[in-house]
Amino acid sequence: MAPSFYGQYPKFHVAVDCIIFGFEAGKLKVLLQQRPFEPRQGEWSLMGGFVKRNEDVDAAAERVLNQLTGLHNIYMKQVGAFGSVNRDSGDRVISVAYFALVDIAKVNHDLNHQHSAYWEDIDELPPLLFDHKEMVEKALYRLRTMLHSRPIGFSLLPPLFTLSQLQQLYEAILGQKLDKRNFRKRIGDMKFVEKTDLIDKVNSKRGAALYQFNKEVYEESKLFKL
Amino acid sequence: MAPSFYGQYPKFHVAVDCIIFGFEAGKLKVLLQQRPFEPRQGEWSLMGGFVKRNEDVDAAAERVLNQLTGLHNIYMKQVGAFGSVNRDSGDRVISVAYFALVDIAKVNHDLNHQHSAYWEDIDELPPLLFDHKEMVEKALYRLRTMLHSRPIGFSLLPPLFTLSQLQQLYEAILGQKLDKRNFRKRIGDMKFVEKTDLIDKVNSKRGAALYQFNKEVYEESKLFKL
DNA sequence: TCAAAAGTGTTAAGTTTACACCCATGA
DNA sequence: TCATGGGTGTAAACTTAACACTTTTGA
Repeated sequence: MAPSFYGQYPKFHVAVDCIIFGFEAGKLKVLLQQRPFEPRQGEWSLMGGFVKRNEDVDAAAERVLNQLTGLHNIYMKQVGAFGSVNRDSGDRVISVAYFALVDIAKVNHDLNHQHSAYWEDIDELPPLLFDHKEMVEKALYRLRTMLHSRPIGFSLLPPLFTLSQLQQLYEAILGQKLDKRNFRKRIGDMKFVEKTDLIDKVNSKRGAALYQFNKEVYEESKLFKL
Repeated sequence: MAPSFYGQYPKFHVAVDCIIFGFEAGKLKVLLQQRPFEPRQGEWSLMGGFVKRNEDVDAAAERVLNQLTGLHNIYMKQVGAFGSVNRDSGDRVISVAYFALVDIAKVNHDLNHQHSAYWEDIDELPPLLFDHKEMVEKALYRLRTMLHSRPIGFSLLPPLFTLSQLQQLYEAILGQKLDKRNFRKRIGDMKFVEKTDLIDKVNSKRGAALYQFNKEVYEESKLFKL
């Protein structure tokens, strides 16, 4: 049997869908777009796109993320494949979902607007197209789980942040309040969260120390636990 | 734009590959087959198959598992999609990997032999086709992680088992020795691991109490932690 | 002067780990 | 009778959780 043996089997459209998380004003947000084409044009959906012929599926996800945000080299993880026969009412499409963590301040707002994309609060999502709600839920679950064992939250923050911002971020992702002193104690144990001598005076009168995430120090220590 | 708008985009072969775990003689095993067709016929690989036109991807995985083992209603979870352009040397194929946990005693050995499939020790796997090693590693990682929060190990055991067997199973999956008294203390806290009045005399002279997993009790308590 | 966010330690409760001997039986 | 696997409890180390007040400063 030659390679063409595969030829007897059916082929499918394969798409990627991106769950793009951001953090703003103490809230975890997802970037949603109004679907630009039929069927179900105008409904809220994740940003997606079809995989190209000579493109890795991972690369397709990066391309779609870039098209909508202008960003490169973003933290992305696959959530999984969604392959029910009737999940897309247009035609059979198997979709692979990815989630991305971005610093909202760095995204290109013009691109967002060109794609009718807006940041929506994770707690107040509108009804979503097809199985996109399920994708978001699975992505959020993965994000929460990983947050306990990997320092991924920093991808959602600007390079410099206060401990209060960091705590708010954790609270927003985990959906629960955390004790301030216990939180700071644990962050204090993480050598890769470095205090700078800069002070943020925007969010408080007194001023708060600005911290930064040091990836190199993390790679060495690999010590993490929240 | 009509549904046929999708038509301009390329289509791909989509396959499923199954990482079928079993437990025998104190070892965690994976069911591997010698690939039955070209290219690379005869190489060790996971059991896989192409998704059919009107078949959910999950259903394809169940079908493939059933073809090889004769089993239905088996614990299966998706591991993820593998979509590199050149992952399959035959043609472009996007594959979705699933892992399954089976009771080796229940699998149909004739079917295994018909497919040239054999149980291989997880610690002594031969070189595998394409990216199948990566699939197995990811599946094992998921299995290990889930083992800490869900009572999935029981799917690998017969309905009645001794605590020593259960401990060996956990040790085999986690790849580390566990303390016997601490292990039994923790299992003792799980109301859904029920002691029966049956005694196993096969594995020891003295005889060991046989236990069973009670799914209903678990569903109520949802209490688990190893 | 006061409202608002920053910053800081201690103690009790709970969890995890380490550890060693006797028991019952079949060969 | 002895080799084999079955079965059992306690104490120390560590981790987590609960908790409240003082500081700084801009409005």
